[in-house]
Amino acid sequence: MVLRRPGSRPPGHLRIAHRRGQAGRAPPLRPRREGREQEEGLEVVVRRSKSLVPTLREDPADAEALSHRLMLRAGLVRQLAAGIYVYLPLGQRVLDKINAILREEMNAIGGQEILMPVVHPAEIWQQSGRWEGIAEMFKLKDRAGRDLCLGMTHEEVVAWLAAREIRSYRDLPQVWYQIQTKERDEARPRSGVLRTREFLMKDSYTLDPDLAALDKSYADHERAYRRIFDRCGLTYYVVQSDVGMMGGLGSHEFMAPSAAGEDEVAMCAGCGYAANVELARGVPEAPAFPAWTREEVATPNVRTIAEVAAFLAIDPRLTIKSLLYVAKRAGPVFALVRGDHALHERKLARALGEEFRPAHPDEVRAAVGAPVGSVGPVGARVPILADEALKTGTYVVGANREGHHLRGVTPGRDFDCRFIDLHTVTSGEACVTCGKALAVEKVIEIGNIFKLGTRYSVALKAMYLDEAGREQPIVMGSYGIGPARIAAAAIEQLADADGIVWPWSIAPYQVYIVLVSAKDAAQRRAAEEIYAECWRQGLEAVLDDRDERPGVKFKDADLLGIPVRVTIGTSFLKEGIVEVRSRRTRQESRVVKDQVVEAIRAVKASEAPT
RNA sequence: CGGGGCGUAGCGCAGCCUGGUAGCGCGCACGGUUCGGGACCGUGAAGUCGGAGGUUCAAAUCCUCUCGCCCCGACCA
Repeated sequence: MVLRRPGSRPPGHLRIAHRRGQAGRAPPLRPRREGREQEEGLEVVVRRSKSLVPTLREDPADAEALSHRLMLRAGLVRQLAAGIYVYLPLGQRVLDKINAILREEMNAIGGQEILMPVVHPAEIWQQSGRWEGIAEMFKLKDRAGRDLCLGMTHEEVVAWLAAREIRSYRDLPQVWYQIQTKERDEARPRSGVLRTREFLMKDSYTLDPDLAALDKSYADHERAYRRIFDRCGLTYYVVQSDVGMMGGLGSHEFMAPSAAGEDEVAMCAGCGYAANVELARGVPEAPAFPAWTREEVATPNVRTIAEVAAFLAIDPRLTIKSLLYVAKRAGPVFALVRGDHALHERKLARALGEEFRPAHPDEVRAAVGAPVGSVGPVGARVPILADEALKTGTYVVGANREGHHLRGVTPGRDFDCRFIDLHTVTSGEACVTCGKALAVEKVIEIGNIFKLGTRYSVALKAMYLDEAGREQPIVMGSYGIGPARIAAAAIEQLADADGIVWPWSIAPYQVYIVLVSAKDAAQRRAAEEIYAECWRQGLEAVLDDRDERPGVKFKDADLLGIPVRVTIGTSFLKEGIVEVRSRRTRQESRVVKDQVVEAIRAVKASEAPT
């Protein structure tokens, strides 16, 4: 991987990138030759007339999400296949900016950058128990028939490395990180770079002697992540998240609110409670319960909750949805939620502690003797899990007899069940902690932090000797950030009707110089001077020197979202004035040429500090 | 994996129902007029109509299979 650190280089000092670690044949470092060759290199990179910045006038047909459309239109990326993208020069620069921030903040908490392979031997995944059962893993064989896979994450490699290199408590703690490509054969890539099969990830791993030390490493990461996302100009929440079927001791996700998000979080404005909906609990408002006595009612041709409620002329909240699932080991089990609620399958999975699937219609009939539309918990001879919201009240449930329902059923009295949280929280439910109304929002997961514990260290024998000379498993944590998701989330959150609005910190360049008439010698000279001066002053500038009409350049400048636009046109010819304009606020100042850098700095100062 | 949609020039699309010489806009090349918010006129280049098989005198169009892409859902250690 070529590590290019974006930074400010004056003209003539751009673009020397060295490949690391070329097996003893690294070219000798020598002073760079000044002059023509590098001037040309500079021109290729930052002049629109020579650059690969293929902007599109129209929205691409295949792009739905705002960030996807804009990343294509602004010439940041191109799609090679489903969920597989090429990053063009501008997109690559944005990633470089984000990665530079990631490195700074990871280094600040003691992180040591390493680079682990994309191709892994099967053995380490077999040892951790993850070789089988992950549908998203790309697997392959080498020419000798050995099993390999493409790394979807690197816990195994870290544990393998730790097993070899960490021996004593004196070697701990360690924080290792990399910025590396991950490969996951996603069931459904979508929304541009938000969910892809190949993507860059900053993943870090902490090695600690015990849980108390892990807590500190975890807190360090949370602090670093907050700084990273703050610097990238994002709005985000830190929420509790599900540790998943893999176990683990706790985890949080960093979530950027956006309509393009795939996840949902529940937030409480009152006490700050915030959790992924796969975990979030809420107290729904209870309906007024009629004084029913228990009786069977005929409900011919009535199957769904909506039909039941309509047929009996009652509030759907007075019904119970009875869902039969088949657990791998435990077999059939009923899950009950209130009629207006949705069951959250992750919650059920946690309660069951194993995999499950919805029962087939014939299995439903076999278990309770009635078709799907008429099933209910009363008299059913299968274990019953009921949502907590059903602890009180009397309801209408299926009678386990075709075309009939039971009215006046009280969970706990009329059937035995275990009450647990099963329903998907919705906006307006009361916070379990403080009682205020919860808000549910769509979010993009931009980072997560995860207390792993000793699962991988035990499996791969990553042990150390403690002060007493006893062998102990290393306690691990793992922490991820998706740079492309940061870029997409920034676009989603900040773009306006005219295009992208980059935060200063991750913009591919900071200054977009519009040379209104490329044929006018005086304008051109002035634009060139301003451009060179920007680079001398540490401002990364693009010069739009194309022979295009001004409108085309202005439209492109807006679309690309570079924070400051400098226009050299007729005002310069007439009055020696150039215009310096903020992309975000659209405020423009008219200054003489020598004050341009100062005016640009004023725009920067008005942006969010990074 | 279930459901829906779409593959025709670089991009966006029409043509398909009702088979008969492949079109429009943008972009691109050349010439001219323009030149502060995606100009105009003229000329021109560019398409295995996703692929394979079939029906037919004749297939972009009808049939079968197949590949790819998008959207919704499921899944996401």
